[in-house]
Amino acid sequence: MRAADLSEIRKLDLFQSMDEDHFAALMKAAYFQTFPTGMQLITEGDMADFLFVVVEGCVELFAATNGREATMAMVKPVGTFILAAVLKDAVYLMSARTCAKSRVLMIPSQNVRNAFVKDDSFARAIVSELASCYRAVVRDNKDHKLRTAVERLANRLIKYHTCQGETGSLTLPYDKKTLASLLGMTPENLSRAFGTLKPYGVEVDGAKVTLSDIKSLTTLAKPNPLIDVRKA
Amino acid sequence: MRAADLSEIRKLDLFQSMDEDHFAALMKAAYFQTFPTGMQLITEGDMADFLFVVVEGCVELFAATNGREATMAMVKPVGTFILAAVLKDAVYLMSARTCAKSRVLMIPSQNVRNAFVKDDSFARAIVSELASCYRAVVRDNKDHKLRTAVERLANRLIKYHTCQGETGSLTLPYDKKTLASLLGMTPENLSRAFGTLKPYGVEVDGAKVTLSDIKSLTTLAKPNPLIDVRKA
DNA sequence: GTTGAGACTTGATAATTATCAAGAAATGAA
DNA sequence: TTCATTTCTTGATAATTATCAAGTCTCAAC
Repeated sequence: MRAADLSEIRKLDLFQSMDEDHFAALMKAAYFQTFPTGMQLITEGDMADFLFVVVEGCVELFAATNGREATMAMVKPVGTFILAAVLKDAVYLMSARTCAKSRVLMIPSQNVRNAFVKDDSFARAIVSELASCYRAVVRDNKDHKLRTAVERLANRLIKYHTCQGETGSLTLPYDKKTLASLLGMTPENLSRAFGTLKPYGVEVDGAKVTLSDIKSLTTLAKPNPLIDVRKA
Repeated sequence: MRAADLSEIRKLDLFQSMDEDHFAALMKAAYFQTFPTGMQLITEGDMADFLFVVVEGCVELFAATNGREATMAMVKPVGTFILAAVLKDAVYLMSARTCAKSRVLMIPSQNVRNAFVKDDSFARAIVSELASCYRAVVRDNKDHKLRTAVERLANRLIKYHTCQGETGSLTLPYDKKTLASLLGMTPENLSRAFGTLKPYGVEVDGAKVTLSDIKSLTTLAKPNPLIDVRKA
């Protein structure tokens, strides 16, 4: 494992305050791997063997039942996923696949649980991380229960625009198919939603989106800090 | 505070392994109150002043934006709510109101955080509780993203039927308006969904529902352990 | 009982979203 | 480059869900 990666991981809130020895032990037990695009890393229903940390690339969490499939979340560097399943020693509720060439750290879940027992500081960091994850999912739930598809898209565009520096334009971080699923709609419906937003100054060209009338878009979207934001 | 209530609360996973002194201190700082039906206990956006424990009755967690409102979850005895907001010292993401005369324990959030720092065992119990809450919300998300309204209702009926002893009939635990919102639909749509399920042996009479053809209902519902179950 | 409020249902209609089908544009491999 | 695959878009249509408007029913207060 590269020293640079190690220090990157160490900087994660989850590991930052951990005892040096415990951290070293955890990393020693871990595997570092690079996966190509489209590789399925875990399957929902399987026992949680590893905690994952995305160091480079991008991972899509998704779920399926009865022939349908939905994207649940995207994990970008440096982020963890499947923490709750690991802690509960339970099965994964979501599957994961890479949506870009990705370098991923895999920590055996038993080691995570051991460290959790031994290291109080780690245990507390986990609480903070879990609470954040919980709140993120609640926000997501609110987004879906309280908004139409067009509103969800409008708010998402505003969010990307804000995160990317409010320059009047933004780049969609995923292909439209994935974005559609993430927003809980079909690709066809996403296309049409972009069409609906045209009168609000939304111009789409591939992954590039320009917002020429943010005021009217905001009036339509009605962003809500209890759904959309969080620091960044 | 009644001794019976205290021991009931103590039995909660969250408090069970806690140090006796810490538990006593926490309870001493807490308020025990009885609220009538329909009382709003917290409002989303407010700072998380208290952790709540429902000892008797029933509490509805809901969220609203832009004139719309949705039920997010129901909390029954003995259950806690708003734990994540308390731990993060952040604003509530959901509002709460009683949907029955309810006795509720209110623990000042600062005391919860203090106990969390002082008591390792409590900190670990919180992780377990949070992880469970997280997984519950993920299940809920999957339910909504992967199923139609009729399927959600069918699975919910099967769940209630199972929880209530598989006698061929069940009692809806909430009024239909609330159930509709919990399932993410309008009351009118719930009525029609019940109508749609009639050919599958679902007969409704007020809050009483009889399932005369569970096999065919199950075929329609396609329950999935990664969405529906959890122990009870 | 009578009355009134709220819960629930039903019908008619509209809005939203999904599905199916086809074509255009972009992408990548040979 | 060329071909093939995939992504994206658009149109037509269908399914799902919501809204509006009565009307029925229940239940509790008077």
